[in-house]
Amino acid sequence: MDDAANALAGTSDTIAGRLALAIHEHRLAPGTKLVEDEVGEVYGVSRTVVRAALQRLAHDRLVTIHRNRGASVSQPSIREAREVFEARALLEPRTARSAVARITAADLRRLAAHIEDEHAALAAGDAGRALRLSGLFHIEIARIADQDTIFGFVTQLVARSSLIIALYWRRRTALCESHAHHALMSALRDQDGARAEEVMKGHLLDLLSSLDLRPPPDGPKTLREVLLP
Amino acid sequence: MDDAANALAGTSDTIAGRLALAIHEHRLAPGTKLVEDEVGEVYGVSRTVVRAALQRLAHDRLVTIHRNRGASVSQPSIREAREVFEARALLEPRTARSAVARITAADLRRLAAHIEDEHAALAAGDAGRALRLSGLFHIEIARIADQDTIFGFVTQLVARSSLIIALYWRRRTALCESHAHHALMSALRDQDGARAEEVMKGHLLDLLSSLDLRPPPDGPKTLREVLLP
DNA sequence: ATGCCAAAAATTGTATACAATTTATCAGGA
DNA sequence: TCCTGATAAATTGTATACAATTTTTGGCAT
Repeated sequence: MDDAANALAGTSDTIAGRLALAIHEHRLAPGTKLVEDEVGEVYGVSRTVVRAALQRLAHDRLVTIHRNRGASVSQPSIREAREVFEARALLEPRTARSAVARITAADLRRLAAHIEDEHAALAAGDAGRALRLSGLFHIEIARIADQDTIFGFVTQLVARSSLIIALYWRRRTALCESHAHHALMSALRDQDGARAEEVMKGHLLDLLSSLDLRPPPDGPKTLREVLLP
Repeated sequence: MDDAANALAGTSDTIAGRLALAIHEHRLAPGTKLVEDEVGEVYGVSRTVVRAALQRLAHDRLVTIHRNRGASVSQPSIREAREVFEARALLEPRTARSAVARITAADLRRLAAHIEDEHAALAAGDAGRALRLSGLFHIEIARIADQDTIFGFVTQLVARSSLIIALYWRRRTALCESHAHHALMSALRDQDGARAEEVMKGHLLDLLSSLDLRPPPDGPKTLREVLLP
């Protein structure tokens, strides 16, 4: 596993990881300004280390930095939203198929536990945690496929998807995706690569089509925001 | 176009970009230690900005940072080399097909000029420049496809490929790839998406198979290098 | 010579200081 | 009231200082 991806997945052992976790769980909303001094005070570190964390997150597109203007949680455009899911649809189905060839009993147990946790979080009404776990499920499959490079891409795309969902997921389609994850599990358990690939592709298309990509996301934008970037 | 990718492509308007350019052109060999003070003195800036540049390049895998040990130009493993080209084979053929749908006359002119430059560099014996131009050709096609997300991935992969070639390209297969680039051009000009996709896939497989991935890359490694990471 | 340990040098990690730039505030005039 | 512009406050960009860590050096015993 990949240190670059760890922070994206939201490990809480680094500033970037903690910020990523907060973004994943939708505690930090898209657009939120991230002032270096404030973040530094919260975590008890100097601007130096906060800056490094923000630049890292910016490189992964979770945060947007404008020169001399500071950082804020990214607000993916409609176009970007579409692209991210298109890229996922290109990478993840094939990755799921690759995972079949390498998956172990331990992996299957971990995935099952994962789905359990997801259910538990949903039952407890903790949508933020459920969403993050749902993303981790995809990341876990990419990890099993054992291709670091593509694993890194998928991790980044899943992280960005969390932001996209925060912005564009209006109609709360019930049952979310637990069904798809179950179907994926079963294909993996049966070592059925073709089915895993197909299920994953369908799942991602479902996700994309459950987004409300038409209207401008939200709120009254500043004129500056509209004209400058 | 993408600011993240610009530095990888080697624009010389930033420290990261200059370092990336040097890596692309094989002036900085894999394994070269990059001491913050030295780099800073060369470019006339303080460690602060050098650090940021190194972290940026590390995130793109052109540079490897070990905590408290500093940064050096990455030495992709054999496995990583294979993965990078596999990822490219997954992304770029489809990208070439997408490019067909959007390509303009101006794009075709630019690509043609690009191939010209490549030839000129080769004729002048400037292999470093030729190599970089060859990479830029692929990046240009991804740019034409007009999918920022995938464009970013391809840019990163091409940059890493440059390192891989530096390490593993022993047998100097003549004519390199100019032929493939010509074939690609002609498919694009004819608006033949299927052919573009096929040519690209073949081209990448050729590249991979022209690498000498068997033996340990080079030189007497320190015991520490072998055991610690 | 060779191996080992302590001291010195070099290098990175983090905090702070100051300069440059942007953003907010507010007085004055149309 | 609403604009305008100057001034002050806030914030980022960069350099420097110091602490923590690693690497090198040089004796000293084997």
